Amino acid sequence: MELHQLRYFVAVVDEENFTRAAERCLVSQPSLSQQIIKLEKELGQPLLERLGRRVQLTDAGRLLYDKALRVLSTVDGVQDELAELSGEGRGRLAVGAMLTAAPYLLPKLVRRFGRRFPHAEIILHEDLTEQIVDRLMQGELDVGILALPLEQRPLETTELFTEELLLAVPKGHRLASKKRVTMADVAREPFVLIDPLHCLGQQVLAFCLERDCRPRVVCRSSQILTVQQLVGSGVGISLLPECAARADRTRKCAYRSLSADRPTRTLVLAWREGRHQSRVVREFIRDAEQHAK
Amino acid sequence: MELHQLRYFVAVVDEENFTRAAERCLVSQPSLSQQIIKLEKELGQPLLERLGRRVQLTDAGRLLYDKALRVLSTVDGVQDELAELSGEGRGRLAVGAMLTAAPYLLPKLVRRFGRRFPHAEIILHEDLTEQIVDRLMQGELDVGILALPLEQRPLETTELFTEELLLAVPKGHRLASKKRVTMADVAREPFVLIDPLHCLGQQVLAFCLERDCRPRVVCRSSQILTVQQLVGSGVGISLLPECAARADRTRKCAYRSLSADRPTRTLVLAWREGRHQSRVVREFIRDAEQHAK
DNA sequence: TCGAATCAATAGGTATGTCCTATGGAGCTT
DNA sequence: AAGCTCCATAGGACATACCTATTGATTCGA
Repeated sequence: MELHQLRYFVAVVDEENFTRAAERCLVSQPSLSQQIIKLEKELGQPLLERLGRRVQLTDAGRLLYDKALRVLSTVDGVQDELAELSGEGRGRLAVGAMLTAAPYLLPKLVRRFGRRFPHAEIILHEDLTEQIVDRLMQGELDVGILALPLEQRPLETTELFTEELLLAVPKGHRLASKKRVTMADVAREPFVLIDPLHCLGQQVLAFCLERDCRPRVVCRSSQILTVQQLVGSGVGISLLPECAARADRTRKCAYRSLSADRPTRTLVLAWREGRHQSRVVREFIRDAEQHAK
Repeated sequence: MELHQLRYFVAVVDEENFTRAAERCLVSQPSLSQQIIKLEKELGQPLLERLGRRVQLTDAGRLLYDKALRVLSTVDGVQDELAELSGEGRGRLAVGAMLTAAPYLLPKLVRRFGRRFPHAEIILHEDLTEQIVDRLMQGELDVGILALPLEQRPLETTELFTEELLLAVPKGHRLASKKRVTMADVAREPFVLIDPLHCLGQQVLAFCLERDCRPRVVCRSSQILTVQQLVGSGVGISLLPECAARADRTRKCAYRSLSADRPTRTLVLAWREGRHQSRVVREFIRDAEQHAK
């Protein structure tokens, strides 16, 4: 019997539903199912009756539920008290992330963090780079997830990782299998551009122009997901970051590296210079440095 | 924060000593140290002052200790109640093992089992095969760890694994590096025999005689460890099971397979035919089947 | 009554984390 | 000063909790 199993169990009872319970616990539904099953096996009897649409406690389940509540509240209580005692409070963390990075980094980081500090309050803010920077300066946000280069502001940064920008083409497109693909090839194709409101859009444009390649922009979109759909349906090709390629579930796009002189973007954590950081913030930064990629 | 961490912590406080606490928890001292350190890190402050010879609680530690006791007793309590409810009692398990297998299998199995069922009572009995069988028949033991073949008695068995009997020679001995080693080679060397009181000794003798090889027995011993020491100091060579070879810490023996027709022994779990098995016994058997090797 | 939708369980693979052994280094004891 | 005792660190093995993808069962709506 483990504490996380008790948490899962209580969540299922409260939500009367495995799927919602899993969301509440920040794990996948199968993971939660597995742990409940394991708990039942260990205790030698079912805790829940699965009645199709809803879920009901068995006698054993009722017994466990009461104790589990008590155990969890004791554990949570002592964590709060200890946090109090060390003078750190329970912890609040406000993270900002630019829109073209947020969906690919935040889920994992927040999940990890939520598990380590179940009582910390996490506030997420997705926005354009400049707004994030503004809020960092105003102290509304503790840290931001941004891309280099950053405008000149008193920010401290730590690098997360550098990723390549890959050429996204429709599956089966001739560029998908061509041996060498250069910016000259790119210039000949219709191009779907991330809106240069986003720093990613600016970076892509800058990269092209530096190489005297003026892409034939047939369409611009402000969301990566939309770009992927457009590329997938043959509207044009585009340049997208690796993390977006990994997360692509459309199955209609192929991704490949350019043959030389590959474009990249570097993601960093940034915070206002000299800002005091509570323990949870420091821990979040440390954790992100190690596990962002 | 995890339950096992709380158990370790409480054990350290009770024993005032990491090493003893580790023994009580059936884990190694470094494992326990690690978990305590991890717990302190997560809570953001030390729980114990290490004062060389003894260990003292910090304020935070005192706070946690009280709560931990409460949490653990609640958890243990509910496990007992649930066991009660399913009508299985808390569980008692009496395991017998023949002397030439016990030290190599029991520690791991008992450790695993002790973790899964911290409240089950485990009784160990090491003895010669026949005594184990007698006690199984009399119902004093729930299961026995024995080797095939078994005398004709109403026993049910399940196979654990088959292991080779390896030739044990002093390090640097010419047989250690000879390409092919046969029973003819063995017959030429002085031989240290496990006392045929043990079924292992009988098996070794039988194996030799079946191949018309009469070993020159210079010495017989009733303990594998002693045999290893004797072989290591050059008294003679011997045939020993793989598990004993793996556990050999003398560093003075070399082990190798015979070139053909290799001798083996097969270890099994055995219990009296038709004997009712409580849940802990069934679980022990299942666990042993999977993790004995 | 059939098709769609919802939901839990299963399968397969990855990675995190706990455990082990071996070793180091600090503080007592003799 | 040498030897003990004891906790921490290092490195590698194994177990297990996690994920995605998929199946199978049930319920709901048409």
